Amino acid sequence: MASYEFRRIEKEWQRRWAEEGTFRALNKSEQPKYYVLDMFPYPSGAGLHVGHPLGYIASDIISRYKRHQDFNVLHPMGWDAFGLPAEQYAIQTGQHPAITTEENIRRYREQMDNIGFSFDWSREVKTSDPSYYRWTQWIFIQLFNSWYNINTNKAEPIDKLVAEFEHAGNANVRAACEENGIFSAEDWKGYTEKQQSDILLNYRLAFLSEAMVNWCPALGTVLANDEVKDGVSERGGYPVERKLMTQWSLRISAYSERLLHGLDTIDWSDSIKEAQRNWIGKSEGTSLHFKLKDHKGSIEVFTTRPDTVFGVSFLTLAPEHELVDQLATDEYKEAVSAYVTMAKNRSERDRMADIKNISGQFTGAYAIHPFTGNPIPIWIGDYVLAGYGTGAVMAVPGHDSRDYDFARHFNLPILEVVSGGDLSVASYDAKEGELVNSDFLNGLDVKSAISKAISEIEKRGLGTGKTNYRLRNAVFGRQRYWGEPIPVYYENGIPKCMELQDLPLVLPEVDKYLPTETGEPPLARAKNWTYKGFPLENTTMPGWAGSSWYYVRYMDPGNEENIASQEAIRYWRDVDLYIGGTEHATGHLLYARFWCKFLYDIGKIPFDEPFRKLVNQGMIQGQSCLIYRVNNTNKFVSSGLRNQYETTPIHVDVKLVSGNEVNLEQLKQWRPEFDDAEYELENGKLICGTEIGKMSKRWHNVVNPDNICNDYGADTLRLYEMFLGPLQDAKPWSTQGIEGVLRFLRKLWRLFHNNPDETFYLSDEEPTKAELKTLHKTIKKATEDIDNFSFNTSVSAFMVCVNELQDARCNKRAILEPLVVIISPYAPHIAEELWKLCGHNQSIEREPWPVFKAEYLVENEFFYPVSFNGKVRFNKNFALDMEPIEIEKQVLSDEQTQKYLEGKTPKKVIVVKGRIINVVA
RNA sequence: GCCCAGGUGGUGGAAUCGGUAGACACGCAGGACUUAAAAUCCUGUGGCCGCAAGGCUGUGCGGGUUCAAGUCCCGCCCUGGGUACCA
Repeated sequence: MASYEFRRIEKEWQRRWAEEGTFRALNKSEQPKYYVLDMFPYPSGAGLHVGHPLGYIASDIISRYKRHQDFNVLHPMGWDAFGLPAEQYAIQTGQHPAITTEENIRRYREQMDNIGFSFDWSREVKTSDPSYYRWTQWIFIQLFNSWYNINTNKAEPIDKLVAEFEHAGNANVRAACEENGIFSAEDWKGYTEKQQSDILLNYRLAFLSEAMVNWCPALGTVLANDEVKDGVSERGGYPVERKLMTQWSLRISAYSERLLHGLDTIDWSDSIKEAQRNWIGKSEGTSLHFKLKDHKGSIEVFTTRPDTVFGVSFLTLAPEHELVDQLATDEYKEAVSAYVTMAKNRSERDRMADIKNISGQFTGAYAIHPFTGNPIPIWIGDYVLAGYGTGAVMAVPGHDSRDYDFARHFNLPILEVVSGGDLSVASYDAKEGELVNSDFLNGLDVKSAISKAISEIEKRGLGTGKTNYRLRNAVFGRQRYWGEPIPVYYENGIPKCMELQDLPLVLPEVDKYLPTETGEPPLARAKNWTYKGFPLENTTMPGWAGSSWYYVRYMDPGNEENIASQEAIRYWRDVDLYIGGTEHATGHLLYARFWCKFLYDIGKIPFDEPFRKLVNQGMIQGQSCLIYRVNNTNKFVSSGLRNQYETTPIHVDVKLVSGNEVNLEQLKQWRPEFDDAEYELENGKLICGTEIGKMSKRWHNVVNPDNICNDYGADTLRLYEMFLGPLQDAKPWSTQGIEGVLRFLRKLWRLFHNNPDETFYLSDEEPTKAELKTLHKTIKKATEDIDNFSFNTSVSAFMVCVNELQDARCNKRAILEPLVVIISPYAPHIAEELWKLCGHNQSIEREPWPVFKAEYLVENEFFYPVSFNGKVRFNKNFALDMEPIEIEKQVLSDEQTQKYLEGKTPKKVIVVKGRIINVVA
């Protein structure tokens, strides 16, 4: 048996691993734990493409490496199984989304098994399984039954709050909540049950409220902010509108500060942390009240630049601001109401597209400047957002570019209060310069002016220092079928949670997966959708509910009493390494952190950050193939000829292309429109153009890993994906180069089969110094590289090693056995097979990682490059322990030195031990 | 606009602390073995000049620091990703 039969070997070992449960992790162990997690996939109908395994291969290498280092490794996989595509498919075909999802999962599993991952499949979870979502519903009920106490800075039971209300009203309560009036204990006791329920909803962490939401008519549902990109839905790209609706939401804003601070304690990339910081959007400033002229009351604004208060030349209110109606004078009433109507009817996308067009309307009313007493005109403008701060701004056109544009457009005064800019050209927004035209602030720099202004504002009772966050509460209800039912029923209109022992609330059967005639969500179609005789909630949870806590469930997936047992949670704790894409930066990764902190608050888990280290793998892009159709004809021309015509590029399936030549016969069979078309070729070939982009069905550029496994083997696929480049970088898929990796594995195989008849043979001879050096420098490099996630360079280190051993004709056990161990995390199948051939009965999986010994790398000589003014001219051997002064002497007396000195006298000689010699002349 | 990455041969990419730029691999060219193919092996391969020895040049562009710069500093340009009237 000579050749490297990867198909046989890989199938055989995949079967053995499954049979022997090689990768099963125990919840009790004397070994230290290591938890390696992949972002679990949504099993889509398209199956895995070669981009998906990239992160899984990296996490698998780490898992296997840690097992070699005697860690008890938890490396699970599961399915984010609720989601829109399966439901859209159900709407079209009537097939239950559970069936579609099941089929897709089976396909994904098969594809993953082909690659030889070391997942512990006994811990598989599926978010759409009632035994799983029972606990998602359980967490929702805990959120409903909790409020956020700012005094203790954590979530607490709502019962405690009710007790406080009964005892002393809400005067002493500091909570993350909606605006509430002050009420006494007597007031509280006098409220009806409905009134009490409404007030408590303002405090609960899962709450029902009427709010502006992102409504997507095409999907028939609301969306969270992170599910809307550029004014259209992230899934499907459908337009999104603003709409006032009663909705379930989660009070993530209560955790803004902790979510922000937690970032400093975790090992994530700067770009993801930065994205989360921006999304949370903390800004510190002050509130300031402007009294109204000829009116009672005042307008409160929020500003981060109280130093510029003397530069205020008008106020701007959001069109939705509550005072807009009252303020408009008779003269302006009509114009104001027309403007407000116009602003409200604009969709999110129109508004964004229209960003450069400045619009606004004067109300006719004036406020009074709190320091100068001057009248300040009050305007409405849609550049002011109702949802942020107070929905009103003090406009300082001199030092805020948006106010500047608005002032320019409506010809309002622009005052300079910070020197340093040229206000005839642009506003001067920088926070440096000296205050001018500003009464008691004159002469101060911006920083001191800010503190002076705040203390003055507070002293005069005009406002207080204040912190705002951009982070909005997360809309939690979806008007869709394929999601977790929200375990809430309505007793006489009052929302109540189901009893915990009655969970799970299982998704009911419906006749169609569409809204009802009256516009109710699909669940309203279910028969007897009631609890204790009362109607149940009709919306379901969003896609991110199940994924916000799945890492906990893996620790103890079968538990029926709890989200996971305390023993399991205390042993496994947080995730040591989390690998996944950057697309979840402000969605999943923020929600999971939020739920983690909440579970921590209620004492369910002993850590408050879920993912200690996060590594983002780059996207593997697809290479699309384009052919060119001459406009208004059925004629296609080869890429090189396309400039002679007006053409339109058409995407064709990458399977029809080899190199850059399109297989015409296959093309004609692929789609009927190509069969009877005319072709103009180059040298008898139809050459296609290429384009790099996302791998997707739509562009016909999807490459299935199954084909690669079949043609080259799983080990080759694994090594090749790692060899492509740094894990974090985006890179287009191309099979150019995959041959080199297969060649490398064959060479490795041949080292063990070096008998004349090419059978297995290893020698027990003592290795030479050179062989030991080769081995140990590879151990060193491979270990350092794995620790740095530099997988591409360790693959090349293996190649160098095998090349050197081949040149040395090395077939010694003492060298080759440790080599197999360090290669095994990357290419586990061939490693297991060689290990077995070496005479071992146990899987290589638990074999200790070889220990690097520096003594084998010690050299006593170094072949120094000798440079003159930085240019290397020749090399010369010197002992490493030779004194620099002696090296200098020998270099200067070398005959070649005279040649390169070109008659100049050397000024000095720099000798860097073991590196370089530089002669300065 | 703002924030974050990044820019190195024909291609993917290497290069600890500033110390021989281009490791490893692909591709290409030439050769060996073979009836042939596959497989395998050997040699060469940044550019320019040269038969060669050798020389010059070279890490997006322009400056600077240094004995020495892909690496550090200043100013630009370009590409990818995120985000956007957040006061």
